[in-house]
Amino acid sequence: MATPEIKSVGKAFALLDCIASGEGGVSLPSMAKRCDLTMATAHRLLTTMEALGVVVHTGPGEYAIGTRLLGLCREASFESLLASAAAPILSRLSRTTRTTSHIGVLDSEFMVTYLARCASAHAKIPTLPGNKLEAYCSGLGKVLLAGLSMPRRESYLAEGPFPALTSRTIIAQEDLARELSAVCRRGFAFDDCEMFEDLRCVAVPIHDQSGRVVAALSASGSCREMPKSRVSSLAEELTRQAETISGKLFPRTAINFRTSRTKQRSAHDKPTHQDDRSGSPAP
Amino acid sequence: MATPEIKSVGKAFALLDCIASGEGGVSLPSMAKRCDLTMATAHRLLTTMEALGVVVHTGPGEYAIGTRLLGLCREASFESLLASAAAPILSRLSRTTRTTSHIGVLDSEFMVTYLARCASAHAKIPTLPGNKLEAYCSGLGKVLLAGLSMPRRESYLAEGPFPALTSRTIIAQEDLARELSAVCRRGFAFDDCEMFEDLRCVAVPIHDQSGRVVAALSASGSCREMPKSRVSSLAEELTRQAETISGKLFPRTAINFRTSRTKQRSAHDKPTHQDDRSGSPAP
DNA sequence: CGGGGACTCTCGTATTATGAGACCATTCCC
DNA sequence: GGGAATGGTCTCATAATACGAGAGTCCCCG
Repeated sequence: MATPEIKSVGKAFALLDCIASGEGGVSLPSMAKRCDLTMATAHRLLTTMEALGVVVHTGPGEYAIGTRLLGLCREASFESLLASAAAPILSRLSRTTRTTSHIGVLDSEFMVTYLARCASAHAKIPTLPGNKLEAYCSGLGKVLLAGLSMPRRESYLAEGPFPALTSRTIIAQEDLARELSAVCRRGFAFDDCEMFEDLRCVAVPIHDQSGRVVAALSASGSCREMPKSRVSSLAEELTRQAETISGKLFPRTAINFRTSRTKQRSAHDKPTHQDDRSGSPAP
Repeated sequence: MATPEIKSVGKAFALLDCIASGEGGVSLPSMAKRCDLTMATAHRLLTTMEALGVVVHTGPGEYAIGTRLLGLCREASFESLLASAAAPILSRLSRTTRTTSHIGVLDSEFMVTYLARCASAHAKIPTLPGNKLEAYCSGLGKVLLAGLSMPRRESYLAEGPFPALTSRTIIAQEDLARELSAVCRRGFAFDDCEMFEDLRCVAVPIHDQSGRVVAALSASGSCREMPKSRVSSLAEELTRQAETISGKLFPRTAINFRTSRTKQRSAHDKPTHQDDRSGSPAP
């Protein structure tokens, strides 16, 4: 059983979340309330983190993220994290499914950036980490476009044009719009030789904790390796793996603070069994 | 006496530093050793942080900064931190010295970016947070240029030109070079109406924990308000305040882990770096 | 000048986090 | 294939940490 331990650390990050989000002011009492901590505890935690340089007390009712924390994130990026977290999964996926697998994200110009790949024996796609390709004609790209907010998706569609790279490339704006809606509904995309001849690809989204599409995972292969009959089972497997990745990057943990020592404060709690631990005998 | 408490948090950040710096590999045993922690403790801390999304275990011997931490830093920046941390100090400084005080940093193009200011009654300098001005002719700028590494300083000097803004502006490359060296030696800069007529300015560097100049603090006023006889005492006061700011942003804390329960393991380790700065006698 | 908000501190002790050591899974290398 | 090396996981009694309550300080605002 996954046992989240070291509660103080959890509390510390709860406070940091408060500071970073800054909602509702960041005074000690307000943060204590928001994190369900005692003022004493919140204060202890904050002064500790201040001494560590993690937090700066910039004035009454004002705390800010400190240089120590900034330094931790300076070299880190979501992209590189995703690449390294996904690497073992991509590798397993490629081995078991005998496909070439990719992870990619959309950049600010609607280009697909490939972050990691794991090729099966005879890979033909020349993707390298950092490479960028057009979004409209690949599995990854279609999944990522389908995950955009409606206004952004429309702005992409309006921009065009969508030159044909093969005879199957979707080039008409309205066809592409329809395709993206279908991808949304299905939960995965299928690229049937739209970018390269004889290259098919199934792709699924990777969501963050709020459900937004932050990346995509794909498996590709030649038409022979990937008959259409295989698509739906592959999509299922990919979805499973995408969820694994998502679970790694965005764990959904609800650590509970609250010790028995605490006075019951929320009155709506029914105090049925006032003392369930029936007076433990003092040693 | 500032009492750093909640040791687990300190240990957690020690581990995070290891991960972020990545030196010497980031396997559990190596980090435990580097942070002087038991494997059990390091493991507990790491799994806790993994459950929180602060850290991701990307593979054997590989840990990475997680999305939770990335999210904390997304909106934060050194500049805004500096601005808010310095605000109360600028305000006090302006009040007690009856000057206009500024904080600024150098951007990638060697321009001074003003981050915060606090004006005395009748301010004349039209600086606003975010404004940029040339570096060669202001107190802040000269301090910041003097704090550059020698190659970068020379590349700035080589670039030129340095148009005269007043009759006193230093416009010759070799004069400026000499001036910057002098600023380095003295530890502060004096701008004697080099940017605006009748505007003098004293500026001092703000250092990070490693001694690098990361920002500068200045006080300015008219020639009448700031006779040359005042310069050195003002520089002293500014230096004191700069150290206050630096201490707030880059606390030098040496929290000691190690409980008495621990077996003495490495006797040669003596990491108790005593505060070298004139220690105030403890009460 | 009094009230309130934000913060600080102390103290006894309940609760937490600890270290040692055993154990498991992979990988590497003869 | 065996066996060491590396990296990680788990349990348990208990030392020591971090806890909550409440009282106190400081400062601003009316």
